[in-house]
This record gives sequence, structure tokens and C-alpha cells, in this order.
Amino acid sequence: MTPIRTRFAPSPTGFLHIGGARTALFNWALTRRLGGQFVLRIEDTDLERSTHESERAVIEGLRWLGLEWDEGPHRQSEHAARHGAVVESLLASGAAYRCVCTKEELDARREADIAAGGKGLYDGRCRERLYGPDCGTHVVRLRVDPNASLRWDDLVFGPSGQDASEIGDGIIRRSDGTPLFHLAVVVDDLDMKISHVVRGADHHSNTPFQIAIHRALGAEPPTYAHVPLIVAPSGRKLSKRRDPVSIQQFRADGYLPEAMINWLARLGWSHGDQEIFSIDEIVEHFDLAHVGRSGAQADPAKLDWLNQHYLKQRPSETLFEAARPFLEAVAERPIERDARIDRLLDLLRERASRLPELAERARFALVEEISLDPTAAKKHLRPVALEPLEALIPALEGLPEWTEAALEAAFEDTCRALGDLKLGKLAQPVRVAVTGSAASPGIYETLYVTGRAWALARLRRAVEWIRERGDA
RNA sequence: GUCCCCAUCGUCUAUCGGUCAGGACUCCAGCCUUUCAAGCUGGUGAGGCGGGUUCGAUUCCCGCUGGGGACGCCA
Repeated sequence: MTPIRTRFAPSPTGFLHIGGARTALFNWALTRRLGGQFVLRIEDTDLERSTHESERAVIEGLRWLGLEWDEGPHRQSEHAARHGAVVESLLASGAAYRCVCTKEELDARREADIAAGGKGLYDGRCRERLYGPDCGTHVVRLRVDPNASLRWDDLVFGPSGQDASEIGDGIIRRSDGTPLFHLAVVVDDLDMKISHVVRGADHHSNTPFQIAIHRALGAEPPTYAHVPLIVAPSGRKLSKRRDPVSIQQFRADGYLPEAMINWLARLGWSHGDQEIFSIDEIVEHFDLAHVGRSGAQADPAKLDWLNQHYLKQRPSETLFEAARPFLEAVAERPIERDARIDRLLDLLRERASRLPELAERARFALVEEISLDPTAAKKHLRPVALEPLEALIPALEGLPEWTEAALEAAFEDTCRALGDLKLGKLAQPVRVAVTGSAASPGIYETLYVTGRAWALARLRRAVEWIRERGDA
């Protein structure tokens, strides 16, 4: 079996969005499993809207996700001469013809046709006129045999396509001489020997025309697989404005690439009941036959769950690397990895689903000045907590070493000394005093990662705070 | 308007004629517990409608409805 060749062909007119990322993932996974080459091709035919910035964003996004390509990035614009030559040859062979109808005329005739019950396709007015190169402003249309059957067996949708009479003679070259997307795609796929075209289902209806171009070129179309679109939580089409779609935005929001990959993989594809997939497992099992045919809504809650799952999975070292920028944003200073930070991350990784949330929960151990949550303070920093706190402080001051085990022993001793005080009666006031919040990791762990100096200072401050407030 | 496609819990999905229609996320409850989580256990919750085919349809066929996509000198 000859190795397959696939491609991901984004247009650099925005950022890499989740639909594109998933298409890239499917192409990549298919290629890796079957063995072959995965080509990256930037479809910048539309010079007006293409920018280097978004091209870079697409590339960075793919790299971040770990979807490495074997060839490219090619730029479609670099093949302009080749596209032009192909159009000329099509013209020479009579497979294409020049059309001098203006946009206005076309619009008017289309409307009239629809009003008369027609399909609104190009009426073929210039089809037999055989205009030469000197006919003035013109476009080039493909002469599509109306009796042709433009069908293919889609690897996802099965038998697909329609009769040529439904599509009409499409344009393949603009009046300014530049090629259209359909022509460029076909020529590039041919030149790059792409064997499998895996792309969004929004191209499903475009495929017949592209097959017609292939045939005009005397070439066999590649194998096609169209993957259903990802739709917004609203159920509608993804909107770049309203919906969170940009990969870099997800990255900035603290999602891990492996979580994104897993989430995207399961949007439309399944492997029995399995939900958790490492990237290697996706490569091992990915199969177009198990890609569904209906659109899928991107569910942020599922992503959060997956993200926490991978947060819990990560080795300390890479967890720190991923969390670092977020921790530094909270601390407003550089953070180096050490045993205390590792412990902090271990405690927080099961309490947060995203990195910004994790960093925020780490605040008490990262910055010296904390603020008390009013509700928590009012509930737990009351006069009744005074005695326990004042008993605990010297016990902590006298600890030979600041370890979780030592802290636990100190708490137990203190409770015992206070007549078997319930641990909660001591732990909650301490928690609020030290973290400012009523919610934090276990109290010994919390104190350990806070450090002795900060912890004691906050405990003393809490005592003063209670005294000043009295019984209020 | 024309053409194409899709249709299982709120969401992502399993099922390739016979299942109490399974799993996951979410939500709810209980357990655990120094708080919050995590974890464990349990629960709510689905085959759009109408016809066929069949001994038997979620599954196959047709229609309807609903949704999406494409009809561009965008990609």
C-alpha cells in the first residue's frame, strides 16, 4: 500500500480556530496511523484578506497542539504561475472558456431565473462564443458537461455528489487574472500528490465542482472525507465574535494542549466508550469510519473536566512549566520551581480546572499581602477563635521544623490542650487567617506551603483583627 | 428559492434488526471530611413526527418537521 498524503490547508484570514484545529488533528492522526506525509499548505489565494500575522498564529497554534507537519508550509500564492498555466491549458483544450458577463448582468439574470422558477445557475451565455484573449475584461469558466455525474464515495458521508446540471459552469479565474480557490486547490492537491482530502463539511457541496476540474485536467480526484462542522453552544454556526474559538485564546485561558486535543478528538469521533485519549492513543485508534455525520456542539464544561484530568496527570516539572506564567501573573514576580512550589501545585491541581484558577488559588502562598474575604472572616474570625489561635501561635513558633507532620502534631497538641477542641474549630479560623478564604487545601499543607514567616504574621494579625472588632 | 447533508439523555457519543438503549460531561443526592476540592456510590435524563418493510425497529425505506451547509470574480 502506498503511503497516504494528506494536507491541512487553512486560509490565513483569522486565527486558528477549533474547527480548523480539529480538521488538522484528524488529518494528522490519520496520516500518523497509516504512515504517510502530512502537508501544511497556507491558502492565501485571497491576498486581500490574508495576513502574515494570522499565518503565524495558525502555525503557532498547530505547534502548540503538537500537530507537526512533514512538509511545508507551502503557500498557495507561490504557485500562481502554475495555476495560470493550468488555466491556459484548459482554455487551449476547450475545457474552459472566457466569459465577459459582468457581475451586474449576472446578478440580474440570476434573479430573473430564480423568479421564473429556475435554479439561478450561470446561463451559459458565453459558453459557445469562444472569446479570445483580447475580448477585454473577462473571467474564465470551466465548461462543465451538464450530463456528467459528479459523485464520489466520501469516507465519512458515504455516497455523495450530484449531477453536473445542478452546479453550472463555475469560474476558475478572476477578471484580474488570479485563480480561484477551487482551481488552486485542485491543482495544488494534484501537484502535491495529495491522496486523501480530509476537510470541513462546508466543502461537501463544493466537491462536485472540484471533481469536475480534476476531470477536465484528466486526473483522478483524491479520496475525500468531510468532517461535520463544530457548532456553537447556542446550536448555531460558530461565530468568531461571540464564541470562544481561537486556539490561542484557549491557551491564554489556561487550557493544556493535551486537553484540547482530547476534547477536539471526541468532538465527532469516537472509539467505543473511551473518553480519555492520549495523543498516542488517538493515533493508534483514529479511524474515519467512526467519525459521525452530524454537527457537534463544543461543550466547554467537558473541556474543563478534561483539563483538570490532565492537570492531575502532568509530571510536576511540566505542570510547573505550564503554570508558571499564570503563577507569575498573580505573584507579579518571577517564580522558580522548588519543593514548596511543587507541593503547592500538587495540592491545587485537583482543585482547579484551569491554570488561571489554579494560580488564583495559589495566591496566599505567592504574595505576602492577602486580603480577607469579608464573609469568611465574619464567620470564622470571631472572639471564640481567639483562645485557640493564641494557643496555636506559640506552638507553631516553637516547631523545630516547618513540616506537614510537625504541623499536624502541633494542631493535635493544641486541640488536646484546649480540652479536646474539635479540629474544625481551630482549623477554620487558621485557614481564614492564613489564606483569607474559607476554602483551601488541608490546613497542614496550607501552612506548609505558606511558609512559617508569613503564616505566623497572618495569625498574629488575625488575633489583632478579632480584638479590634470585638464581638461585632 | 435551488441543491446537498444531518437527526439517540441539556451536551459529546455507543449501538452496525432482538440491549432493562450503554458510557462520559453537566446537574442533584449520599458517603468521605478540618474547609474547598478530589474520590467513591446512587439518581434525574434520549431514539422529533407519521407511514411502511419485518416475527421484531433507534437501527432499513419513504414523507414531514426541525437543524446545518452550499449556491461569490471568499476560502
